[in-house]
Amino acid sequence: MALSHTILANLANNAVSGYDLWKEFSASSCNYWKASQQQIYRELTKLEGQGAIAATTVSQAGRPDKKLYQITDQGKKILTVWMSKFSEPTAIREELLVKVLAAHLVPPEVIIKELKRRHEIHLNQLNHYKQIEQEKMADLAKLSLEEKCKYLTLRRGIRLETEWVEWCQEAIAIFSSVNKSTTSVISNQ
Amino acid sequence: MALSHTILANLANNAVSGYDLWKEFSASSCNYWKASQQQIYRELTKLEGQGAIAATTVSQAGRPDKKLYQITDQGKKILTVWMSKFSEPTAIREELLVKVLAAHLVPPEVIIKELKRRHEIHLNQLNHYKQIEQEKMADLAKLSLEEKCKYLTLRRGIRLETEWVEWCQEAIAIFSSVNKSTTSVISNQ
DNA sequence: AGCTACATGTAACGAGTTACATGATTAT
DNA sequence: ATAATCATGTAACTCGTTACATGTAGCT
Repeated sequence: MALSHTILANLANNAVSGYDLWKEFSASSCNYWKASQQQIYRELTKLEGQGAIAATTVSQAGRPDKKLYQITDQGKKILTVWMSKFSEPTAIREELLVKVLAAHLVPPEVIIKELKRRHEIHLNQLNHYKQIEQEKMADLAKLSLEEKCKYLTLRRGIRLETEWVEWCQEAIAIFSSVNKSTTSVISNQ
Repeated sequence: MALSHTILANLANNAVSGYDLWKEFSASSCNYWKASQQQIYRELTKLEGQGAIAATTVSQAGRPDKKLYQITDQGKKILTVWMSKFSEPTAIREELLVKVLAAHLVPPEVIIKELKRRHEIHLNQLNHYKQIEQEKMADLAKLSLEEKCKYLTLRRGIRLETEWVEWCQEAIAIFSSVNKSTTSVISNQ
């Protein structure tokens, strides 16, 4: 449902190709939606069929042709109508939490190893976001409205990663203090 | 992929029915996985076919029969092997962030209304989690390992909802200070 | 010669959603 | 009466993932 709207939101200002969209959604600074290249092309075909977007094929020197998509008036209407409706919070489906929930079945080292790896991943992502914040969004008052919108999604990313980093530390501390003999199953590794 | 493991994790200690699992995954205190009743029944059938779980039909006075599922040795192995592998962070797909990203297209009231509603939702969820924490997990040192695992998933929920509440406030403040004339599209409502 | 980036697509499958279907008991 | 809870299921559909397919240009 919402991938189509995410694409429309990205087309609101610039005409872009499927490839451009894929780059945007794959960028490590994209913290609002994730989609694969295949999904994007499928969705673009669908949106074009619905008349929400229109394509122009552009020939390029020394590169394959590309289809530049533009949002239509109908597409803009679809987007703004959707924006005025309520969204429910995303359903949580987090493998790491399932593993922590069942961590009593394995020796603490198994889950600690995983938690340390995730701690590093989230710390790196956090530093990446903070760098973007400092480089491009240091002075909030000077940002245009569009840039303020982008800034807010970045702020959400920063908050999310901060929480992951702190939670991983909290979890590692708890599992580190567990007496190994209390785990109910011996490692199967 | 991971719904099956989430079910196995829940079966690790108790024999439960599909209905019980649905209640668990639908409970407002479940902050690790979400699944519909239909998905659960489908997954249980599959897991039984694979020999990871085994069913016993139980007759009940004045109620429909129910199938109690138990994890098998093979199921335990599937679960612990999965637990020793790495999990990537969940892909972010958050409608509210897409709306905020495109918020410059609509009058600020539209997005502020949505943000206020979400603020309330997350505040309620946060208070619910905090209540559980105080009632059941006040003394961390006294908890069993299993309870500590559950406690950690609750802590993640508390952190997540805290961030949402604070971020909503931050976003509302920014959109409230926006001069209405700077929005590029007039409301279509 | 081999790798990465650019650029678009088909096909099959797995995961998640929505609608429909059945039927008993308990509470209002 | 009628709604909620208990309890399990089928069918159709959409969304997301993985594998496969094709071809050019530029860099090392």
